[in-house]
Amino acid sequence: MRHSGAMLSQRGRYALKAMIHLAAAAPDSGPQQISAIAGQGNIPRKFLEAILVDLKKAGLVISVRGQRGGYRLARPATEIMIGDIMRITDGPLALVPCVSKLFYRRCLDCADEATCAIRHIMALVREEVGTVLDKTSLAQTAALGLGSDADPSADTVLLSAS
Amino acid sequence: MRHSGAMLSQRGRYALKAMIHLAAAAPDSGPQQISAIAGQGNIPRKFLEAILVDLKKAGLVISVRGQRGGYRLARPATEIMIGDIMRITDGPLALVPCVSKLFYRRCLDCADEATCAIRHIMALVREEVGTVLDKTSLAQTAALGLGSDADPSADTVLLSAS
DNA sequence: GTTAATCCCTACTCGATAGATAGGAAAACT
DNA sequence: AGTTTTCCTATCTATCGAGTAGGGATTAAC
Repeated sequence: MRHSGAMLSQRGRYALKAMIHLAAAAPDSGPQQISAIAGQGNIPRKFLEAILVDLKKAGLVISVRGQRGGYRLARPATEIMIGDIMRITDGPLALVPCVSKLFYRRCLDCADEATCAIRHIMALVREEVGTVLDKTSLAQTAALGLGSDADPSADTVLLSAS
Repeated sequence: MRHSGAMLSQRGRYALKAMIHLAAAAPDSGPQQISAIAGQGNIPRKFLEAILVDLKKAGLVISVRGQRGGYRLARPATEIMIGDIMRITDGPLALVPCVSKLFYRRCLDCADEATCAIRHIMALVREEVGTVLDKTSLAQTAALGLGSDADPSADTVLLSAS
């Protein structure tokens, strides 16, 4: 009965918002300032600062210091996957560490991984989550917020009502 | 950089272990006792007690009190889905409450759900997770732990290496 | 070179929750 | 009655997420 809800942390939500903001900015405009991002996204400024530092350390964004500084994407938005962002803020996509591809760790009390039923099914889940989050780019995601979801340029992902 | 890992709680892991244990028990054998389940699964006894009570309140298991009492499944293992179990212990499957089918709640700061890019992609994830967890039965899962994964009786789910 | 705007780093608070434990009450069988 | 089991209530502790605070470092502009 423990329905605390949301497994996407507030951190993660803010990070996605910020990245979408950066992706939506005109390509020739300069770096976007923290205050601007925070203001538009209803994000506590100081908190966002810390998140952006993490994204920078991970190589997803580039910072420009000094007057008129700010942040911009390190790569084109078509080459940044949503999974990349979420891993920074929320850790591995896998529900159990023993099926994580990038952060593998044994489960403490697991006698034999090969015969662990939990591991088997969680691997399936991990697989499916990965096919969405690691194959959907930031560009595709940002385009989703434009009202009409009829953007045929994205061939990988098909929308489905929920 | 927050990789605490596992989004499947310990509670959830214990619940799955216990349910698999119950599913694996001989159908004519009596109810399984907490101590037996706890012993075989390396689960703290008192903790497991609380979990089983939750599973009972949710109608997944039936308890028998008194001497030679214990627990048994409320329905055949083929009719209990893994998602049913995980929702009891870990809450909604969705990563954000606004795409949860059974526990829908608005996101606090969401201006317009129709144009929320985060919501769109999280709905896709929710969809994929659901197709695994709500279509894989406890019986199928328990059969996975038998070493050979060649069980053609389960037609819904195909195994894939990870 | 001074200024002003920005990024960056360290530390801290507060509240919630996961995990676990303890003791006993209620029920059912012998 | 007595034993064995589930069941209920309360409690504890450590960790973590979320957010705050303040100042130091860096650089563009003037």
